Amino acid sequence: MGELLAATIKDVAIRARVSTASVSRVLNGSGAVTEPTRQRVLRAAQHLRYTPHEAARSLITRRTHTIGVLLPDIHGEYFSELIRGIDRAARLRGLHLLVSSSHGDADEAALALRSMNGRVDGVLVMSPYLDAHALDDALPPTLPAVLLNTPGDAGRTTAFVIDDFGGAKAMVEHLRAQGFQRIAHIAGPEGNYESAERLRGFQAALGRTLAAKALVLPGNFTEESGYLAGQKLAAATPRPDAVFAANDMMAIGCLFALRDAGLACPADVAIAGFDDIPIARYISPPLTTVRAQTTELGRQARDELARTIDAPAGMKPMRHTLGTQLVVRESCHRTPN
Amino acid sequence: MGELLAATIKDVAIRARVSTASVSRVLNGSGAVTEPTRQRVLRAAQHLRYTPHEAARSLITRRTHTIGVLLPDIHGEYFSELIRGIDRAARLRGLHLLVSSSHGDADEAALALRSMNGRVDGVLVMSPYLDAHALDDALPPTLPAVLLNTPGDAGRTTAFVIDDFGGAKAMVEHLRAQGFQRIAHIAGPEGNYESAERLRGFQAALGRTLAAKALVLPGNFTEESGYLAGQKLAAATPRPDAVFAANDMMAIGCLFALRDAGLACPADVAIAGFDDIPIARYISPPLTTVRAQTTELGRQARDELARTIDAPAGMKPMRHTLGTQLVVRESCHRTPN
DNA sequence: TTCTCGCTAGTAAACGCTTACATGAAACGA
DNA sequence: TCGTTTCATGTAAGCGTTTACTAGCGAGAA
Repeated sequence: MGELLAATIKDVAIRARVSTASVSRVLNGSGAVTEPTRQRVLRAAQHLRYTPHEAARSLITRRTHTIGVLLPDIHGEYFSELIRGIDRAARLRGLHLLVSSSHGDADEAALALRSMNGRVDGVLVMSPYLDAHALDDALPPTLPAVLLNTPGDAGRTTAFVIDDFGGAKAMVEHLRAQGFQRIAHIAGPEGNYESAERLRGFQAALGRTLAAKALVLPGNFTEESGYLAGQKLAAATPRPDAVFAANDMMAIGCLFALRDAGLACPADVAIAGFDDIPIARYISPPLTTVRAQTTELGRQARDELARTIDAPAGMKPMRHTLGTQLVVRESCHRTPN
Repeated sequence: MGELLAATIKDVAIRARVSTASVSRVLNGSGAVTEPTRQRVLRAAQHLRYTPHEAARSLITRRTHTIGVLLPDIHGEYFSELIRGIDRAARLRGLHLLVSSSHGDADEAALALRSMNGRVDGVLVMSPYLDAHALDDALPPTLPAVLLNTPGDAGRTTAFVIDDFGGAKAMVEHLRAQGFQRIAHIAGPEGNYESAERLRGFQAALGRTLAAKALVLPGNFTEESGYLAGQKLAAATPRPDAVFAANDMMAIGCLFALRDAGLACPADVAIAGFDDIPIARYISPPLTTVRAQTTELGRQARDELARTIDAPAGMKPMRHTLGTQLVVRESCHRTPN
């Protein structure tokens, strides 16, 4: 015992009285070996509890069987959904995931990206704060990449984005069709691509004149910011009859603020969110929201990345947009009055 | 352009007219270099958009700055909570996470573990289906590891576990103290360590005679299984006046089943869960549950792993148990009748 | 018997990097 | 002037694999 270092292929070779080449051949099933040799190698490997050193192996095979995933702050369920989508597809092909999250600024993201070089076959980058060109600069030149929900047109790389604009627009149009007159918006953080698109959708649905006088409150995607906004809305005059929050957590925060202010939802104020996180179904009243097919987004992006990795150079960068779906629940039911 | 291969340290050396050693010294800030050399190297590296190949580097430095995380197939939020705890601590030290999830059986887990060898500095293993000894067999001998919520005593490796038994017992004792008489249990999946411990806690709180006649329904930690159990409970005679589910999702499923059967919670039947997932707070009525400090568990395990990695050999394996906390919300309020 | 063919197994180079050690030039003291 | 020290730089080994190439050997054909 007391082995300080892990066994290497060399140790196995010595113990089995063969060359390292033969050990490699046996273990990888490549090349021909006679049965007795095979047995000796297998026994030796087992006895030494030999496990190949993957870094060394990938150095020469140029395959890591790993994909990197660069995420903004892993907050809430949204990301576990996404990761799950990616992971499920990945494990089907025996791939690993190297995850790096919470990148506040471009430099951090670039650093993380560089440190993935040589450890992954490709990367999936979700960066609602960086545009495609900034990313192109940060990306190691030969590393295959696919972008998720990234602003701007595709630079060097293919991107998959959720149709935030369309989803928001559809939601607000639905609210108007229901007869709501004064619709307010709780926006997401500044400089965030998704926030901006959702706000744009909100405004587009209202039309120029209405949008100009519509109430838009600041927020940052957290429940707290939604609560704050809700307090302001409760006090506003004239009070809005509906609120469209840029994400579900803010919608929920707003809901609580209104309730605490003695207002009923949807009777006094209707509320709608965006994302369709699991909680949306369970809260009372169940939340009307826009379903972004997050899992599907992860899956498609991963598949595309796999293709990019396999195809040496071909593939022109494309920008794919995934549609959204209106999920109408009680929080927006029109009550007869 | 048209560079098919990424630039290597050699390319940089040639372009800067120095040796690879000097390039390495400049880029790592190790060893002394004269300013002109430094500048030449930096310029060359930038021009070639050189990014070091991390696999090659870690092959010789024997550090990957990455920890592996092996997870079972986790549903819902529990997963993201845990990852968040690990990730937050990891990022602080500039570490990456190599994640591998969804392992149904021991062989799959062992395979995943082996393929992490040489790519991580240590692993965090969460495997409620495997005991510590089975894991010892699967683990590459020299790979530092820390176990999470694993059954059995510590083998070669340190383990962190949630006090499932204590938490369940405390919850059921609380229910009895509230005056509930007929308490039923919805159990987790067979062969799962946490399920078993929670059931054991339930029985311990009831005492031998009561436990013998208590209603225990099967479940598998999903909302659906909770719903099914809830339907059975609604039809049972005599109907229980309280239900303790082995996790929150089943508690929620049960809640819906009871509601659909026309029963009110907590007036007709009180309900309690385990885990304190975010939804528990938001559901109506808010769910009484046991808070397992999942994030804290992840954090502590990661810190311990860091220590194990740094300390070459010392450290005797220990088993740490993290306490739980009763979270009493409306779903268990005793109603005057 | 000898030549050739077909296999198995070994040798050694290569992957991209770090680093111990060697080298040689400049600087300094005597 | 010549040793001696100092310091920047280069040389080359080595990390643990895979794999092209080579060598050797036994069998079958002539």
